[in-house]
Amino acid sequence: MYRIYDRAFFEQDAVSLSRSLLGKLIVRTAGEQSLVLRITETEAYMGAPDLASHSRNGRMTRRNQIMFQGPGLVYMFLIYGVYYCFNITANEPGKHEAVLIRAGTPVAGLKQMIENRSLGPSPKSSAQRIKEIASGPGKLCQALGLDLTQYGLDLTDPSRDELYIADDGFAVREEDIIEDARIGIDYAGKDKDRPWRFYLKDEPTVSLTRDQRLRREARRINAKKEERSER
DNA sequence: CAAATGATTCGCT
DNA sequence: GCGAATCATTTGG
Repeated sequence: MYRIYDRAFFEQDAVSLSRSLLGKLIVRTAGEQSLVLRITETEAYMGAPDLASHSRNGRMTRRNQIMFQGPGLVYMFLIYGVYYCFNITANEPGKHEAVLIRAGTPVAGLKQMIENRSLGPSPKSSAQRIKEIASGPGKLCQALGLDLTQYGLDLTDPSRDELYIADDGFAVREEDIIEDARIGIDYAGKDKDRPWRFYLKDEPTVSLTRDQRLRREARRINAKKEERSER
């Protein structure tokens, strides 16, 4: 397993980087031990032209200013007043793109991650346990103990090792990458259905599979229909 | 300065 | 399935 120090790795556009990050490891060093997750789900936010991006129309605020500082940096933000999201800036500085890390599967430090998630003793199968750790962006940050403290961190900085990306040779085949719509961006108009979410096929830690998403969508439409027929 | 708003998760019905 | 939790950040007056 080797750490990725190469800035060029993060210099790709966010869609390419989202694909490249699948199967890579997030290494979180806190105190004595390292917590390690293999990335199973990502989302690309494509900067100015992308209405779903915090940097849509080139908008820069105090919250998102790190998106404008170049690739390989950590963009953390609080969502719904409750959870944190871990993003990595992508492409050249003028593009202000980023990749949201949505889910992962534990590789090392499981015990600490369970504690960080406040999951309590395991009543379920170990497969079930694995799914609870980081099957969603907020859960992932909780498991790794990430918050605004990591905002702006340079993942390629050799003098910092509290958070970085590593490669252990895990091979991801193109045909095992599923493309799907991004989650929770209904406000994004023309961009809300773009296939810029990527996840590993048959990976149980993925937050929402295509089938689950379509079923949910179908139910929503059905409910709306019933509501209409009542009037 | 007040009001609105999420790149979500969990627990209860 | 649905709604609440909960607050930093942004926006508008």
